Amino acid sequence: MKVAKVIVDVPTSQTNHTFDYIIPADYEEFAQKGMRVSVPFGPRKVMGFIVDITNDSDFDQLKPIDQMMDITPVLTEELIQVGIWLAEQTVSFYIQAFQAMLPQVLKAKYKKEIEALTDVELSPQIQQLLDGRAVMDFEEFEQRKGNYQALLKEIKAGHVKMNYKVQSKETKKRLVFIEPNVEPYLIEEALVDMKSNAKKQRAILEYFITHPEPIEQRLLMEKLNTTTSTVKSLIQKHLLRKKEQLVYRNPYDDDAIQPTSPLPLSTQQQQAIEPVNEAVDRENHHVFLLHGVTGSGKTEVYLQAIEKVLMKGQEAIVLVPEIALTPQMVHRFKGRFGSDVAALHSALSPGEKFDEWTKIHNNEVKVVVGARSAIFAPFENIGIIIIDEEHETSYKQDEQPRYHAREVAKKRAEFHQCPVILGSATPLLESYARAQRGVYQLLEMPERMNDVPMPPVELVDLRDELHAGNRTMFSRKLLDEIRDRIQRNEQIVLFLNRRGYSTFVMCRECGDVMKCPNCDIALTYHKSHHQLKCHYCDYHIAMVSECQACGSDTIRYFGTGTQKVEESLKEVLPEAGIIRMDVDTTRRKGAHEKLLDRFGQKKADILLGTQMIAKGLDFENVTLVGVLAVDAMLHIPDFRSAEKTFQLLTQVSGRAGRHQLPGKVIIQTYSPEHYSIQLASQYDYQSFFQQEMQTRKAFHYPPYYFLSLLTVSHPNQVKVMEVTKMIRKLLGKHLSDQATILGPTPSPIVRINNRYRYQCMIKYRHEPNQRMIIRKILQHYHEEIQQHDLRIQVDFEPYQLM
DNA sequence: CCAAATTTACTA
DNA sequence: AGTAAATTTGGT
Repeated sequence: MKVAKVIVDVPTSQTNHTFDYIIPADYEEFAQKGMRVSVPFGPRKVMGFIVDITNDSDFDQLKPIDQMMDITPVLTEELIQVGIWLAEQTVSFYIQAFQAMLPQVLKAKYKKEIEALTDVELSPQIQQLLDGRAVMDFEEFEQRKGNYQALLKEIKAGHVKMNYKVQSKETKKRLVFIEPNVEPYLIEEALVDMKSNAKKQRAILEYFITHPEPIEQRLLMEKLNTTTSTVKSLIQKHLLRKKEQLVYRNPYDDDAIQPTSPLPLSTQQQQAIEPVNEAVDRENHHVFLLHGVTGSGKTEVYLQAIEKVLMKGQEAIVLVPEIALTPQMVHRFKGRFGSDVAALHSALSPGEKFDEWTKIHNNEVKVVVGARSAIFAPFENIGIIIIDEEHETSYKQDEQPRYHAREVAKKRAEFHQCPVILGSATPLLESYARAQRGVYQLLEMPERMNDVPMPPVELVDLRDELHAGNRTMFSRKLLDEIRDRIQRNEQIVLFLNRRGYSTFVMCRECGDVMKCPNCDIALTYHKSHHQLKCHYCDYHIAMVSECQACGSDTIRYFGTGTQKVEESLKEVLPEAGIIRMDVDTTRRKGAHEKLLDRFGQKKADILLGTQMIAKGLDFENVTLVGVLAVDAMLHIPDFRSAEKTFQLLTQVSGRAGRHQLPGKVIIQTYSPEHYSIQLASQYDYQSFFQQEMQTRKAFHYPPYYFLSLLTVSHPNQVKVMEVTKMIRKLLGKHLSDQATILGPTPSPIVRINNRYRYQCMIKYRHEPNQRMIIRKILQHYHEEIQQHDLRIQVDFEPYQLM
């Protein structure tokens, strides 16, 4: 007898273990680890993953697997192990880890239906409700206000039964082709017999006489300007027939991509790639930190390292931050490796994601370029893993399982015995520190390609502007330079750092700030809909004209939004053409690219935007980059704020003067003396690293200490404080003396969606038992979590301290 | 004393 | 999570 060990799709701590099921004799041959199954679980059926197959079980009342949901495993044995490891590392449930590794559409969909077993003895009200049908969706039954008690009685009496169904959501895209169903001469005969008023039908038949090969129905209709019904009637006459073909949804126009060939490497690129190639050859799972300034040609190094891996018959994973994963980026890889590339990112529809995943699953591609979750690409012979812009926060998932793609990459690289490259112009402090200690191997590329120097950075002290009576958000210097570029027909990128800023609404009479009733945060004014919105829940109201507290009409907006900047820019520079890029103007699909295209075609002088324009922009005509105010980011209560500011400024500066024309960067700030701004303006990563390390050491922050963040939330503030206090006590009792526990402190946003939030932070260097202790604490509160709406969130090495 | 509401136990 | 069984509640 074969027994499958199954992780079921029920995310609770009581079911976070395998359940044994008999593999029915018919399935015994082909049931494998990593397949999805539907299994009976209590009175219903649920989806599950087979994680192991054994010959017997300690349990003696086994039920058989209901159904296999896959014909080939969706998880490799390696990925099953990675999933188990991931769940343990992040204190998540196994099922959550497995779900996170697969495309959305492979999640189960559950359906209940009622089936009448007899049509006589049913109670009148049920009979009437079923309307003579033998089966009905339970959802429909509820919609029709069916009596559940009466239904239960019928089920007990055995007249009706409830069917539980597990379905997979995946779909395949099919194209419908039309082709002749008979010999050509028969079509000609039919044409003769065809009534003369059937013009459209005639046209179609005539078409097939000259073009007997199959044609896509959509195309045929387009060509002959007809509709499906005409085609249908010809099919009914058996003259034509339908043929369906499975195709991949293709979000990229592959034909439009220009193939490229390897470029000659510069000396520094050569020096960087050599140790990587050696690691590929020797199958070493070394981690390389490629520290290369913007424009040093990191991508070419990646491309050629991958080429080597492909020649060995192995596969490559390339991770790119979500915002940098533009079509241009994908084109670069497709240009070099053609149809060997799959791309996975959030702009794809669920169906498109599934198709890209299927290509990997079917071994039809060798390279995957994608955002965070692409680290789980089901390759079986990985030769290299590359993480570009490794310092980016988007590599950390901010929901369960809270994993960091870098850690998964290292885990997989160890299994596959292959190198990992972490690439960045501004490596995360943790990474650079590891490189210095020799944990990672450091590869430096300090020079830009073609000797283009980094553009000079000028700091403008906004306090001086204020003293000089300039109350606008543009310094005189910046305006001069902008005018100069417009006159020379060159382009400008203006960057507004939104983080930390918001456009809140305040009454000037009584100082009342409009707040969200559910969350402890000010409402943000959105001009496009003339609404006040909460960024943490979906609360929104129409903009008010009077103060809610005192009734005065002296309501004013504070803060700086891109819309407001655009307006005042238009006032000072009426002649300038401006393209604004923010959440509002880029919401529609493809809008992002369209705006950038327009800017690239010089249809505007100024590109004004938020975070999203800091990455990957490369326009040869941009010679001036302005940062309007960087201070908000500096003052975010986060120990990484200096580092984030440094990264951002370096990133933004790299957008100017990338080609022939020399560039310039102007940074407006109220604190020009701050070291992260000073050192960023000098492009001095080394000094920044040294200085920031001292701060981190002094305040016991990473990389000197590890952090873990526990956030407790509940509708009742007293309850939250009590629980958090208790958790702190428990942690203090069980963790070692070296660990520091901070808290309970209210989270930066104390209330979200009517839930109060308090947190505890653990700073430690070595706590091997930490996860076990936290698991025990979670177990201790298990009951309250399940029944009393208590939530305890655990985040190891958090990126967001919110 | 019964039925409804709430809590608890369990899924192989 | 979702269900059935067990226990408490609360109204007569």
